[in-house]
Amino acid sequence: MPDSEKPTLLVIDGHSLAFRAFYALPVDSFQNRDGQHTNAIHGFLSMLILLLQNEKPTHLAVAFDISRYSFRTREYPEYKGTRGETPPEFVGQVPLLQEALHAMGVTTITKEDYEADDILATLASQGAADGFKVFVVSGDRDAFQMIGPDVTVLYPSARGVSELKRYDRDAVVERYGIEPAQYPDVAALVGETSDNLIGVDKVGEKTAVKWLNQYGSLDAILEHADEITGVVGEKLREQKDRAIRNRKLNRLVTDVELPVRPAQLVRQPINVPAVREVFDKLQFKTLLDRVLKIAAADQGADAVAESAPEAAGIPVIHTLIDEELAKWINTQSDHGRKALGLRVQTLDGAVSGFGLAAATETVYVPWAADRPDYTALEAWLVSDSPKVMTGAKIQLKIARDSGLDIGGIAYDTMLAGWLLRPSGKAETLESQVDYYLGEQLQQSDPNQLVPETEAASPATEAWYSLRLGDYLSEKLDAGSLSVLETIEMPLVPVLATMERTGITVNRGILGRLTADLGATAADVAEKAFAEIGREINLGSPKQLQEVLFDQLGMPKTRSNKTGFSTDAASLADLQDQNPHPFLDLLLQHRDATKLMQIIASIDKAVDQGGRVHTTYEQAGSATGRIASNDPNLQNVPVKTELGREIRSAFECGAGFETLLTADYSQVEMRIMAHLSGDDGLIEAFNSGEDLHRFVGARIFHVDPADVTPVMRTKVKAMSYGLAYGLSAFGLSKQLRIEVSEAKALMTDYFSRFGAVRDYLRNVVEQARVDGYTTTIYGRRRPFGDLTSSNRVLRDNAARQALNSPIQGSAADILKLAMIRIDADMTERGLDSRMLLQVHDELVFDVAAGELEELTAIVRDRMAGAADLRVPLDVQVGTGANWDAAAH
DNA sequence: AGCCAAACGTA
DNA sequence: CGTACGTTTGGCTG
Repeated sequence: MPDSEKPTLLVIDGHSLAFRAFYALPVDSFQNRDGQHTNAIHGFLSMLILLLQNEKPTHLAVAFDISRYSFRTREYPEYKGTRGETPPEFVGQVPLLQEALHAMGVTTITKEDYEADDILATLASQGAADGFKVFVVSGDRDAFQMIGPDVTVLYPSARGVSELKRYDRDAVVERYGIEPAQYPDVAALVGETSDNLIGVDKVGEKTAVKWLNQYGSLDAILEHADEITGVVGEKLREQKDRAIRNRKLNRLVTDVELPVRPAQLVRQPINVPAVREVFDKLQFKTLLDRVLKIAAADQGADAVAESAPEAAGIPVIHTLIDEELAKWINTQSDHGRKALGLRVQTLDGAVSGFGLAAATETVYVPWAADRPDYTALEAWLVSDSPKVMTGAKIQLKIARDSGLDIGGIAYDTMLAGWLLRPSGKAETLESQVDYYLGEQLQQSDPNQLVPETEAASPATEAWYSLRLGDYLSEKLDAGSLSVLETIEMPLVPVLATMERTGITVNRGILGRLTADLGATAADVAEKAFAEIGREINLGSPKQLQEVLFDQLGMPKTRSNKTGFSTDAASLADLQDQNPHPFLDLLLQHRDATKLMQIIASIDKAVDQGGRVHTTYEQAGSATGRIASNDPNLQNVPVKTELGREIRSAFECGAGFETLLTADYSQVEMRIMAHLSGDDGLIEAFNSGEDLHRFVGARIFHVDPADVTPVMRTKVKAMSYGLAYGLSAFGLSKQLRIEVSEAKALMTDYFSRFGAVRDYLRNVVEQARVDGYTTTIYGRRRPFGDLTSSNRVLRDNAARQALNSPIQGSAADILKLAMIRIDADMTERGLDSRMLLQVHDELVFDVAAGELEELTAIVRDRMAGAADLRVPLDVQVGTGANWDAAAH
C-alpha cells in the first residue's frame, strides 16, 4: 500500500509533553478564574490541535505515566532520582488535561508498572506491523529507538511544544551520524542526567558515535574494549557496568499488554458540549474556537464528503509587472474600493519587494529604487485605496526611507489584535497566524545559515494579514473597532513621521554631565568604602545586603525575593532608625550612576545628524498608552536639578526657531471628575482655583487661602493616589504619617467627594460582571483575576481595573489631539514638526514665523480633543531646549 | 548567551 | 499594601 493511503496513527507521551509545555509557557499568564494554573494544558492542547490539522491522524492515543514508579525503579531505585518535587503549579493540570482530551474524543492509555514511553513503543511497533503510518510525539530522546520506515518521532524544540522537529531515519543519521536503533547505545555510554543515569566518564556524544561507527553496537564495543587506548579506554573498561545498566534501563518494552490494538484507536468525534464546558472552565477561548473549527471540519467531511470545498490553502503567488500588475490591482481592489493585503519586504533596511494579496490570489513584486517599471504599483501604494497590514508602522518607515509613501493604511492586524488582547507582548504576524488561525507561518531562522525551511513569501504574508483582518474584525466589539478606526489607525503615520524626524541632542552637554557625574560617583564611592572599611560593588544589592545587615547590623527592611530591600525608600527608613554616613553616600552614588546610565543610553542613540530617534511601541501597553524605546524618551529625568540638565541637552533642530512643549494639567483628575460626575470635583475644575487648594479647603474646612503647604501636599498625594487604588497604608507610608491619619484623610475626602468613591467602586464591580473595563472612547481591557480566589491576584486586578479607564481615556485623548494637530499642520502647510509624546505632553520643533499659528493649533486641538464635564487645561511653553521650554 | 530580579527614571 | 512603562546591572543558569 502506498504511504499516502495508509491510515495514520498518532501516539503522544502525555506527561513529557505536558511538562515541556509547562516550562515553555509563562505559568503566571495562564490561570483560570479559580486560580488554577493552565499553562501546561494550554501548550499541550495547542500542540495537539496543530497536529490534528497538519498530520490528520485517523487513529490517536495519548499515554500517561501512572506514577513515578515502574519496573525500572524496582530494578534501579535511583532511576530518575534527580527529579525534584513536581512544581506545585503543575499539580492538578494533568487530570484537567485528561478531562479535556476525553471531551475531544481522544483515548488515553495508562499501564501499571510501565512508563508512557513503553506504551508508545508497543503501539508504534504494532502499528507499523498492522500497516499504519505512525507518528510518535515524545520529549524523551529514547523514543528515537522506535524510528523505522513507518515510524517517525516528533520531538519538541527548545523553543516550546508547538514546534516539533520530525525525526525519521534520515534525520537521525544526519543529526547524530548513527542509525536510530543505535541511539540507545549512545545514550547508555554518555548517560542521561535527567534520568539520573551516569555514563562512562570522558565519553560524550562524539566519542560514543565514533565507537559505534567503528564496532557497530554497544556489545561489540564492550567486546573490543581492550583495543581502545588512552584514558577513555581505561574508563570504559572500569565503568562498563554503567553502560550495561543504562542500556538495560533505556530499552523500551514493545510488548506491553494493552487493552487495545492500534486499529481500535480510530479517532472519535469531538463532544462539542463537553468541550465547551471544559474549555470554559479553563478559560481557553481561542483554543475552543480552534477545536470547534476542527469539529465542524470533521462533521463536514462526513456529511458532504463529495462536495467538500477545497481547503483554504495558500494561493499560488503570481509575479506580475507593468500592465498585468496594474490590471490585477485594479480588478482585485475593485478600482481602489476594496482592501488588499500588503506586506513590505525589506533587505538591510531598504525595500526589496512587495507582497499583495486578495482573498484567493496573491502577487509578489520585487522592487528596486530607480526602476521605472512599477508606476501602477507606486500609484496604488500612495493612494487612499485601503490596505490591510500587520505591523504597518515599521514597514511605512522603511518605505519612506526608500522614497515611497504608503497611503490608505486602513487596518493593522497587530493593532487589532492588541485591542482584543491588550496585555502582554505585542503580537507579530507569525504569532497571530499561529494564535488566531492555528496555522504556521514559515519564517527564516536567522540562526541558521542554511535554513531548513524556506521563509514565506511577502505575498503569502500579505494574504495572512488580509485573513487576520477578516478574523479580527469579527472578534472585535463595536467600541474597540471604533478605537481602531478613529484613533489607532490614523495615528500610525503620525508616529512614523515623529520617529523618522527625531529630536536634536547636544552631545557636548551630555559629555560634560557624564564627566561630572563620573567624578562624583568615584568620589562618593571612595568615601563609602572608607566608611565600611572595604571595597564592594555598590551596584550589587546582594553585596549591599551583606554590608548593611551583616556587617553593620542594621534593622531588617522590607523583604524581597533575594533577602531584604536596599531600595531608596528602605535606605531612607534605615537612615531614620539607624543613621550612618554610608547610607547617604550610597544614595548619592545611586543618583549619579543612574543619571550616567540614562545619558549613556541617549548618547549612544544619537545619529550622524545629531538627532535621536525613539521607537514608539503603539501596541505595548495594557491601558492604551504608547511606550517609547530604544532609547526611551519618556523617562528623561526632570524632577531634580541635575536631571533637568539632561533635558537641556534636547534642543530645537537646526533651522528651527524654538522648541514648544504643551501638556495637559491634571488630565487624569479631570477624567475622574468627568467619569464620576462628582459635583464638588467638577466645581473645583470650573472654579479656576488651584485644584489641591480647593480640595484641601473642603477637606480641612478652611478657606482656600488658609490651606497650608503641608495640607496641600497631603491632598495632592491623596488625589493622585486615588486613581491608582491607593490604600490608607500606602498613603501613610508615602506621606510618612500615621495610618490612622491617612485613614481619616481618606474618609474626609470621600465624605466631601462621595461620587468619586461610588465611581471607583462601581468601575471594579462592573468589571467583575463584564470581565473588562472601558475607556470613554470604548477601548477595552479584559480582567480575569477580579474573581480569583487568590487575594493578592484579586486585589491587584481591582487596582488595575480602577486605573485603566482613567489612564486609558487620557491616552485616547492625547492620541486624538495628535492626529488632529498633525492634520491641521499638514493642511496649513506648516514646516513645524511634532517630535515627542510623553503621555500628557507633546514636544514640537517650531519653524520660523510659525510660533503663533502652531500654538493656536496645539492649544485648540488639545483642549478640544474631548468634550468633558470639565475643561481640559493645556500649558504651553517655548525655549531653546526641552528644559527651557518647560513652564 | 539568555533569563530573572532589583532598582529607578518618567507620566 | 499605588497604575503604566523601559533600561541597566548583577548574578545565576544553560
